[in-house]
Amino acid sequence: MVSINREPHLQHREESVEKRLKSAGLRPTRQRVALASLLFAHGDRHVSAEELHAEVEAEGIPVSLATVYNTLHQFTGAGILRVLSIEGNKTYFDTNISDHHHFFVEGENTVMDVPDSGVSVSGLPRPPDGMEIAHVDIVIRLRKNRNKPQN
Amino acid sequence: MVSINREPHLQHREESVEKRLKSAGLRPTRQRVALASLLFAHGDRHVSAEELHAEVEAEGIPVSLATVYNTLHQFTGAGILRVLSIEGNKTYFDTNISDHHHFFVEGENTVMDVPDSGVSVSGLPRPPDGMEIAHVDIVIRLRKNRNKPQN
DNA sequence: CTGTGTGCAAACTCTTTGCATAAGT
DNA sequence: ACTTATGCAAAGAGTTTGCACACAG
Repeated sequence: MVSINREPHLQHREESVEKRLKSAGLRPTRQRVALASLLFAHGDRHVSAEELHAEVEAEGIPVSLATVYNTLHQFTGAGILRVLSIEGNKTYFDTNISDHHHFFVEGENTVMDVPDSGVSVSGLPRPPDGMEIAHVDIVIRLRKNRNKPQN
Repeated sequence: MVSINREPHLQHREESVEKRLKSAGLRPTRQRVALASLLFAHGDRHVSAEELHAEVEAEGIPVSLATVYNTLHQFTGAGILRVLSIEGNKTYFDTNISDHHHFFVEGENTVMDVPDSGVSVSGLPRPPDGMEIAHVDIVIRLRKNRNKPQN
């Protein structure tokens, strides 16, 4: 592959990304490396397929939208990405796999991570027979204060 | 309006439904009454627009799908219905407005109410400035037990 | 009557799919 | 070389919208 990277530090990043993809059983193609770099370089992110597609194109790496969708689902299947449980007809992916929770701003329909989770849930019911709990998602829905200052 | 109801108890149900709609500021049209009856008669429900449309048609009341969508959103705006916070490209509505939580079965993509909530959350973070917590949604994601019997 | 609600069909957004071509090992 | 991934364009779901007609008050 021809060297497309302009910035040396990208080299390192992409090398480790390649390893990560390989250990997930995914061939480190140019597209997948580019997408994974964007996803995992800047810390935790919430992205839609369209947003990620725009970003990767902006870097000058042509990737079709269909490939972005495919790739995001492959990453999800490989366990290095997660689908956000929020309403709306758009699918958002979360690069943070660990247990953590989200703010959802009503109206704006934006998602933010809950800073750190001292958050804990108690009194969880037993799951129905034959089922086990895979994960507990907590979404804290926020609305703009109605002219009441925070005390 | 011609009497469409075959069963007397439906009469009562629909009368109270009419009041409910009026107090929500919605004119109790035939379609809205039919939809509200289906939604609120059988206890708590999780429905998509398509499902509700199928049900109302099955009762012999012709309602267009567009009207079902409009009506569901009107009900939501009026506060007698809620949108479920779950992933997926389909919108589900919940007739249970009060605080309660959900099981989500992975793979099947079905939603169930958590029986009763002894569930409580602690350690909630302060919302960002200018924001207040509107609601906390908890989704307990379930997966089928991998051949391990429940102990 | 007057204004609001409804139906229909078309438009729109997001997402998936099929198949020929390209790239990775 | 052989296999898997990608791109494209088309199809598919779910949802919204515009406008003429119908209905409730």
